This record gives sequence, structure tokens and C-alpha cells, in this order.
Amino acid sequence: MATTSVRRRQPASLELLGEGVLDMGGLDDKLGFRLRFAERRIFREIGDSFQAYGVSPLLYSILTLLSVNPGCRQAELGAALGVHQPNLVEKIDTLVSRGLALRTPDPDDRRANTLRLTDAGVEFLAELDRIDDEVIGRIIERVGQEDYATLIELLRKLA
Amino acid sequence: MATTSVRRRQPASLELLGEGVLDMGGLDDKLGFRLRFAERRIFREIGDSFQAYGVSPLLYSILTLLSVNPGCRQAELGAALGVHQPNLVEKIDTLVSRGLALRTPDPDDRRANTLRLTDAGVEFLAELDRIDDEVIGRIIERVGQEDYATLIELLRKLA
DNA sequence: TATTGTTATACTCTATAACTATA
DNA sequence: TATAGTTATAGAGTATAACAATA
Repeated sequence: MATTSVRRRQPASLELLGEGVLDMGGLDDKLGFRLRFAERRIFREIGDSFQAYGVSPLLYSILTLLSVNPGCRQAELGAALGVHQPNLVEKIDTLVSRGLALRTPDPDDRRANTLRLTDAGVEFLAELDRIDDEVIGRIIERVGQEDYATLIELLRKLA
Repeated sequence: MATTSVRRRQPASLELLGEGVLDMGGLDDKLGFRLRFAERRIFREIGDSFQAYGVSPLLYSILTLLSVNPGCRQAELGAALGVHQPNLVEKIDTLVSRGLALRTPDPDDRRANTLRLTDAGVEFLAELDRIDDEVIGRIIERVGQEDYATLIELLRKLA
């Protein structure tokens, strides 16, 4: 056990190290730590690709669900994504103000809104899907098709 | 303690649904989505258990590294954890103000501080470790020892 | 010049209480 | 009473620029 600190210089780009600087004390074998690192890595890859379009991973997932569930309500969207309603309002506002989605009062229940993509939204999502496919393709290339599928299966089992 | 009827005025715990409400349009087969769900689930389990101690998963990881690397610098800690230095300052402040860690000027380099746990910090971490073991034990029980190990291995490969 | 720690700032995601207008 | 959406607010975690002291 190290009684004095290991003198390592280099601050260096955070994303490249993570480990190798200090004794990780078993931390790097823990599920929480590995999940955090993996999520950051993947979200950075996807997020960087989406950044030019002003879209976060969450916004992309909202667009995806709206495209498959036209006319759904905000409450349903929030439940499906695991996002609290108050946090969804601003996201929908963004999509509406950018002309990508419509928020229409539900005639059957005047408390509710129904959501759907505009034509511009459909087109926009198609472009994002193309980019997402590229990114995922690179990831699969890196870890292999089989491990990729196993990983998704295990993550599903976990949560 | 929850035997009395708990009045649920709120959206009925988002964490239990996630899917099953809408057509997920393949979103639930995507790595980013699954990582987000899994990380939230695990961090909630760990975070809930730590909440009574006023400790977040990140703070726990800091305590762990300090215990194994006494005398390390803030820059080293940040690099090992993938946390930018400005974001680390407040965390260290917290630990110091709670009497769990010491921030001592490095006599060899007067720009730097060296960090180490106090006796109270060591004791505190031991208690947190005990709780963490319990939580991880439950998770392993849920997914099985083999899948748990595979998952960590694949996450490491991914990031 | 470069690095350590720091301040300030901002953005994303998440969380809860409380309001409104309906139901 | 309960629900759908909203407002306001708060807390994590993460990101960059810039500064003082030191190397």
C-alpha cells in the first residue's frame, strides 16, 4: 500500500486517462464506476456528433419517440423515458420553438396536450438517425458485434 | 415503516415504468439508452443507501482513492476519476469541513496540496464500504455472479 | 512558459413542491 | 379528489476561461 504519493506529472486531457494515475483501490472493478465511465464515453461520442445540430442525447430520444408515437401525451413521453414531467416541458418548448414538433390541445381531455413531429422534425430526425448509425457503427467496430449485443442484453437485465 | 397508506400524489415513481407505455421505436435496444437506464438504477440504489450519510457516489469514490493514495494531489485525484480540477475543489472542501480529510500544502511544491483521510475519514469510509458491499451483493444476487463479472468486463472494454 | 489550485460561470439532467385548469 | 401540464427551484455532475502563486 502506497505510503507516499506517486509523483506523476501530466494533467493531460481527462478523457484519455481515467486510470493509471493512482492506485484505484478496486474502484475500477465496481459496477457504478464502470457504468459512469462507459456512459460518459458513449454520451460524449454521440453528443459530440449531435452538437453541431444543437441536440443532446435526451432530445434525440424524445424526437425518436414522437416519431413512432404521434399524438402521444407529455405524461406518456415522460413515463416512457423516465423523465419527470417538469423536466420535459422545456424540452418540448425547445422542439416547438425550433419548428420540429407541435403541441396541440387534446380535444378529448382539455387538460392534456398531444405531441407530434412536424415535417421538418421528421426530416431532422432522419439526419440524426444517420449520424447515430455512424457512431454506433464505430462502437460496434470497436467492441465487436457479439459483445455489443451481450452488453445491451446485460444492461437490460440490470435495469 | 411504510405499512400505513402512503398517499401518492406524484407521478407514481418513474423508475418502475420506463418502457411499456409507448412504442419505444428501437430506442430500448440502443446502447446509450440502456446505459442511461442502468446507470440511473444503480446510482439510485447506491445513492439511496448513502443518502443518510450525506455522501454521493462521486464523494464515495473520492474517499476510496484518498484512502489508498494518502498524500496524493488534487490534480492526480481529478485525473484518476476523470473529474476536472475546478469541480474537485468543492468536493474536497466538503470533506475537509466535515473533518474527513486533510488538505496540506506540499512542502516540495508550494503550488500543490497533498490530501489524506483523517482517522474519522478512515472510519467513515469503512462504514460506507460495508453499505456498498451490501448493495453490490443485492445486485449480484439479482443478475448472477457470472453476468455481473461479464458486464464489468464489457463495460471496461467499451470505455 | 507551464502547472496547481482556485473562482466564476454555464449547461445538462434530475428532483420536488405547488399552482392552473380541467376531469 | 385526482390528473395534465406548468412554474419555480434546487441539487448533482460536467465543461471552459481566467487568475494568483509557484515552478
